[in-house]
Amino acid sequence: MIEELAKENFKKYLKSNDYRVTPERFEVLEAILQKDGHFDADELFLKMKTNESKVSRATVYNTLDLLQECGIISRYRFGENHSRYEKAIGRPHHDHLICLECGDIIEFVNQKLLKIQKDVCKENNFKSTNSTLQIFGKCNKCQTKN
Amino acid sequence: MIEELAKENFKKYLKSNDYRVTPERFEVLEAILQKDGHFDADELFLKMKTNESKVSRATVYNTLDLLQECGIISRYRFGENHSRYEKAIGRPHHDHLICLECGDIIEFVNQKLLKIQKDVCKENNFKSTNSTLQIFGKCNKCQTKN
DNA sequence: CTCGGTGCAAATGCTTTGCAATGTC
DNA sequence: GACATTGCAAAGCATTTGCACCGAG
Repeated sequence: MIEELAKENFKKYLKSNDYRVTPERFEVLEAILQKDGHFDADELFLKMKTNESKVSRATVYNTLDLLQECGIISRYRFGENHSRYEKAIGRPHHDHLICLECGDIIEFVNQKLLKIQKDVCKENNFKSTNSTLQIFGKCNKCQTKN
Repeated sequence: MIEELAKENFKKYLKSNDYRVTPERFEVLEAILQKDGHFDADELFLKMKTNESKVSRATVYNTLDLLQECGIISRYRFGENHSRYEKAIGRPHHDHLICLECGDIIEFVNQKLLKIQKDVCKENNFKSTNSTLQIFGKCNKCQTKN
């Protein structure tokens, strides 16, 4: 089960880096696991608050950093003034088409792309940890709307 | 000459969209044309201020938006809390390797990448206006530093 | 019992906005 | 002249920080 795996991984990550295993951190992770698709920090905080959680905004931000560092979530910047996050565990790498008109985000996977990225890194002697390709434009729906 | 081309393009863009052609907007463009590499809004504003310009921060931001809309500059979000810009006119499309350790940004061009992006857009019936691929990791220098 | 983590509120940093004055069309 | 654009300062928003208290190791 992915949820258990995520919690297990997070615990291991915390311990091996001498971070403390606190209930607040796992409350945040749990809330994320229940979410689908993209979300931002404040959205997550408000959702938790609605669910009676006492976890503060500061802790949500702190935990999002940790979860991103250990690869349980991905952080994106889609040309906005805030970060967006998404579960990364149990999902293959994918990239995004972003509609500038309606804000829709379409995900796609392309193996050739990953191969080329690997080549580019090798050519430049660069050790990649993660990557994001964002294509901005107009989605199918918005093109036919006029 | 690229500078003249940029100014000409900007003027055309403003007129065809019923924006006014103001000296402030061209002061900003001129300051950008003198810059090399990446820069951010405040850096540009301060540079202009040093050069006795009276142009305000608000106008700098406003103008950066317009210049990006008409393709004279590119805007990037390299996982930071602010935008970075770069001249786009007279330069081929390129992408970035970003070192998370020293902050260095390495540019690269790869034609195959662009071809695949085009294919992806076609498959999804998506009309692309621009794109950015960012690969995060550790640069050559930082790998050997230890 | 130590010191990292937490909540809270205040601070920060980038960007946008409100408004009166200015200058383009 | 009309009204978009400007400068300025204040506001806005996402995120971080300072500090006293709490609780994991």
